[in-house]
Amino acid sequence: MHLTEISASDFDLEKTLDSGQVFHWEKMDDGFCGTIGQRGVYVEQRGDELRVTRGYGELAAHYFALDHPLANICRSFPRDPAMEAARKFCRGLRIIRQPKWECLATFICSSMKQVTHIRQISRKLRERFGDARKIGHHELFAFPSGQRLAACSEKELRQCALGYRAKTLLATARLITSGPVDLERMSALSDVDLREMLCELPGVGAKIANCVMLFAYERLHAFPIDVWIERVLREKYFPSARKLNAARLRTFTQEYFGEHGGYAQQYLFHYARRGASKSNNRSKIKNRIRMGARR
DNA sequence: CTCCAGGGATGAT
DNA sequence: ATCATCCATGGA
Repeated sequence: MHLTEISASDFDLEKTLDSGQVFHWEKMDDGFCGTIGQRGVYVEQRGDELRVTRGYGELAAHYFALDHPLANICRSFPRDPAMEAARKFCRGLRIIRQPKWECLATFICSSMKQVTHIRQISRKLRERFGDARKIGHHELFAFPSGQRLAACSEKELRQCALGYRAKTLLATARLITSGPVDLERMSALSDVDLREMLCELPGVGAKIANCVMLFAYERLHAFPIDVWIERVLREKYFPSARKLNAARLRTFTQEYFGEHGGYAQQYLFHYARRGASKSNNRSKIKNRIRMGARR
């Protein structure tokens, strides 16, 4: 396979692909294969260099946001123990520039799902409705267009293990392909208007809207709050708060984590999932419950 | 504000 | 082989 080398300092490919932003990259040889838009791409990291499928250097550099000023972004994080630990652990993790429809559709599928399951849904949608691409002898599939999914029946989508998400994914696919909503044009909207419009789409609430803003619209201030992040916030930032509703958390995160709050969120998220020791929250919580139950 | 359906993989027993 | 657990949205 012929590869192009591009310079990629301050970048960690594996962490970036494993941090819950994208769900379709697979390990292959010494790197990963996946799609960037409609292109099938192989990429591997060698220190400060990336080797990517010949001809796709610029495509990859843009996708992996190698131009984000990561040192400056990390400097803008607040100085507190949790953030420092996450920053150290996630060195080189970048927020990818994803295609808008692919990102929106994938995150609609993600609701109430764990990462491994989201990966399977993404794979099934691609295999059944996406266009095939070859990397060497390995076949993979691009994410299907909105038009393609809009033409599906709800039943067909359900067969991709989508459950009740089939209905909202289908409804949103039809909205974005039949006129009323133009994902590309929405780039021009302010954060507030963009979030509001995304939340109008079936299957999109505050959390998924923020994910799409962060991963597909480059709104680096957007701060998605899922259960992992909420756990971190409660434990590290509000250890003894009694009433802590969504509005209070939202206000806090928007102000405290600064102009690149989305990056801070991604670092805290990845550190919580991958960095904390293996005997982490789950067993601790279970022990606590067990101890409590004895009294 | 609270409660709860929803689907399928995964981990515990 | 069962049983509990993980999870965001939307509607009651």
